[in-house]
Amino acid sequence: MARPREFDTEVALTDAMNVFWQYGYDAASLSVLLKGMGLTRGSLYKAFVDKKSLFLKVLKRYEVEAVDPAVTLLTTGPGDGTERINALFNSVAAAPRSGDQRGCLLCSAAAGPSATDTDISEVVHLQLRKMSQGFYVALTQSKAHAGTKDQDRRDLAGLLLSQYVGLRVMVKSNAPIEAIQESVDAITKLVCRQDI
Amino acid sequence: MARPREFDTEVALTDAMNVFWQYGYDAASLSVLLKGMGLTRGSLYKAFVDKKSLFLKVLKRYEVEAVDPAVTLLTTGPGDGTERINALFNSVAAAPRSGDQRGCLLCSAAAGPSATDTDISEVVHLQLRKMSQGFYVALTQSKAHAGTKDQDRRDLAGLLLSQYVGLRVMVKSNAPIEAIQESVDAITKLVCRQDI
DNA sequence: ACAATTAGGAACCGATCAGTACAAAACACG
DNA sequence: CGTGTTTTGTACTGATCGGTTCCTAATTGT
Repeated sequence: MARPREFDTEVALTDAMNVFWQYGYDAASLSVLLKGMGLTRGSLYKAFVDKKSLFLKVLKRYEVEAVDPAVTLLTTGPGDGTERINALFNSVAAAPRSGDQRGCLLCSAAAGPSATDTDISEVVHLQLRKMSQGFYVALTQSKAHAGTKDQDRRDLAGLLLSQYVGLRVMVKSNAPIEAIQESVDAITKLVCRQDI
Repeated sequence: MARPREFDTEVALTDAMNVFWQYGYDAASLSVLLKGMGLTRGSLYKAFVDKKSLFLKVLKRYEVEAVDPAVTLLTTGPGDGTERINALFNSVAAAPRSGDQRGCLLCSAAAGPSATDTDISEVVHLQLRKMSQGFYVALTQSKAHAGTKDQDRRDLAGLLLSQYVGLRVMVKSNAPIEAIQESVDAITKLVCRQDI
């Protein structure tokens, strides 16, 4: 029994995600957010409270749109666990080749000034942990690692996570593609081995 | 033939480095820099031109005080190349245990908004490359890896670099110590193997 | 002692930041 | 048709940003 909203909050949230993804939390100013989301200050504050709340909602959105698919690929994707891990890292190396240098919203949030905010870093680490467990499951479902000690698989999953973070940070920082590819090649060799 | 400077620019530069190290480039505002360096606006701008120039000088300072020692440890440190690599990664894991969550100035600069500045990212990647070559030399001087193909050692050095970046980003983002330690443990196991 | 030169310090600059206040506009319901 | 309720758009807020101006203080060479 009042004036209806003129925009779709889900669409606006996706737009906001893309802005934050490109700029990072701090560098994404209100004005660039408003332009990217196609709405005005009044509407944004009415619908999303404030910038930080918006970002937290965006992080949830990112989880659904980026983290969960990656974890799904790792845990129930096609082929052996090893192949899935390779597929994920190859996609990381492929992104900058096709002009996508945004890196990972999570990883940037983890590295930037926003990391000092406990609310934000809490969500970030929750999602990073999700990734780590995805790696762990993939390793467990890999012929090459199924027989290894459980702790070894856990440690290796941790390595893969920090490797993932490091790579995406380097992508965002415009590192030379060869440097990225070297790491991915090494990961491929590493993850195909039976015994670590 | 004029009034002499009342402060030591080298000391001031070190102070500035510590401020940038803690806050990152963007979050280190002029006022916090001035307080941390113990001087006033006039002095800072007279001696260091502007914020970005100061940061570039700080990056050079960081290279001397942090990067070069790490590379020296890797290339001419005690023990086998393998042990040196382990020593470096153990020191990364040790930092947050003793309350140092600053991470790596380079890695933060690479991940943050300052990465979009080409002058800054150029210097950053130069130093990261230095680190990578340090890893490569250490691998070459390692009994376990001396016999491997040169390209394999290069790739592994790339992996160690992105691993290093990822770990230090995670440290700065206040990741649980166990997650850090897992990765370091995995690196230890990995780097002690002969054949990758 | 004095002129030349530079450092120091504070006031000030326009720009931009996130966030707010409020009036006009648009709809739902009676 | 109103009337009540919510959205929308804009003007505005105070704070802070990096940077500049300019005057004074301090030191040197002569």
